Amino acid sequence: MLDPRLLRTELDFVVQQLTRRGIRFDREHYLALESKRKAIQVTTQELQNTRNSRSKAIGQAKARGEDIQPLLNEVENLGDALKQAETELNQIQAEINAMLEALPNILDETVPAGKSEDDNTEISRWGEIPTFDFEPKDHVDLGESKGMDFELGAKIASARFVVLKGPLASLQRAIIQLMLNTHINEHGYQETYVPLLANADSLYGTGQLPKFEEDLFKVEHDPTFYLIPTAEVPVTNIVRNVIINNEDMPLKFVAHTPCFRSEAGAYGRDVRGMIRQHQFEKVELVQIVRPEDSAQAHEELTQHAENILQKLKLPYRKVLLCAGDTGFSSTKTYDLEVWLPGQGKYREISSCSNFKDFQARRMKARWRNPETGKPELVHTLNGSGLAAGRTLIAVMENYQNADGSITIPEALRPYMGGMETIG
RNA sequence: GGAGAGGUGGCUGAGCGGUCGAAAGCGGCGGUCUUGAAAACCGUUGAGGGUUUAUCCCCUCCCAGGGUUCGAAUCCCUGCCUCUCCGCCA
Repeated sequence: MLDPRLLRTELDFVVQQLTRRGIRFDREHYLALESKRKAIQVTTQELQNTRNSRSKAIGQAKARGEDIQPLLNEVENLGDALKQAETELNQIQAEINAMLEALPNILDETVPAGKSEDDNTEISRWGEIPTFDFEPKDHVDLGESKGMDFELGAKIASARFVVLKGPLASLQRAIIQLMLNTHINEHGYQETYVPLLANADSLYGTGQLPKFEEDLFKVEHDPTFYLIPTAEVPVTNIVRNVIINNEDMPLKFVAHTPCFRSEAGAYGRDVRGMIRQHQFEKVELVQIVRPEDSAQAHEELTQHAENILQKLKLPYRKVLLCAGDTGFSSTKTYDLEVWLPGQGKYREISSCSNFKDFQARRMKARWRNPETGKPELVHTLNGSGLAAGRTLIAVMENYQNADGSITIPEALRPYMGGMETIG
């Protein structure tokens, strides 16, 4: 959520910034609502003031043993007038709020212009794209004989589910272990275990609700739960409604969870293989930092994700998302794209974003600034470190051999009981 | 699932329906004293919002949402959460 005060004081700036995302803001409508709100709020507060002082007077008169009937007559109609004013105020505020919470975050000034992923800026490349003296297979063909079974996934659940059996299941677990241990032991993150079902408040806090409900799996239950689309939701909400002590900052959390996405609107996209599933494993990095530290933290967090790819010796590139491709809540996002020989292109395997105070405002996540002594909004960041399902694919395709076997990357062998190949 | 108790400021914990945003203690901050520190003493110390250059002033908030009332932390209803006991269970 944007700062309502920013809209009131710097409306031109906000309108212009939203244009970068291709959003036309109805400023006339907004201004009309705002002035209405102001007027109603003032009357409401005046009525409340009258009620408070009159009631106090009644109390005092009663204590002195005086007749309070004249005073009661005075406030006879106050209650109705106040109730009406409060109702109006609530309505107008709800209306303004609905307008505000539908607005995406303001982009960082370094974000390039552009409409789609074709306009993203490549920042760097790492690793050698492998060359094969045979026609490389994709992970579906490679996995067929090794326990990767999409038919079974479809039978048990539906399309976009998979069953892994044997060494491939182990390999995915090894990948997750490598990631967790690296982030915990080398990058200073605290391991967290979190609920996989979250309530509406939590999804509102991180920005999935109310606008993107159709992307989520909703659970029929009272109260309503949603299957988490990413560990970002439960982990970031750790600090919802919290004022963090200065000396506890920054907070760095890592969590491995399954993630669930409805993929509504993705019909026909990536229907083959494990690229786009309703359920996938991911290791997520979350940082809660002081505002002045977030730009630096964003670079570091992205590097932490890159370190995993480097340990696995997987070729990748780092991309700065353009204005049109940057997510709703984010000010700036780096994607890491791993090379997939089966597709002959780079595919997203991590997305690292700086949300600045956008989520913090929704969540009321604050820290006590020692300079002002006041609670102020924190900055939140997160990034995949990495998507484990896609990492499994990348390992399979990049480490494949002519006979269809897969060499296990050295970094993973300690987690595979020393196994060197999957045949 | 059944029975009971309870949710108040950073923490502990008071609070007859009426000067209660809330006693007291602890903690924090400032000061006096001290070579310095401790102790003692004095003062101060919640969050959000409106108006304002700022001060002032005003409004809201005692788990959440409704209700009763001129007036609710206090009474009523609903929900959520915590604790104790019984049952069940991994």
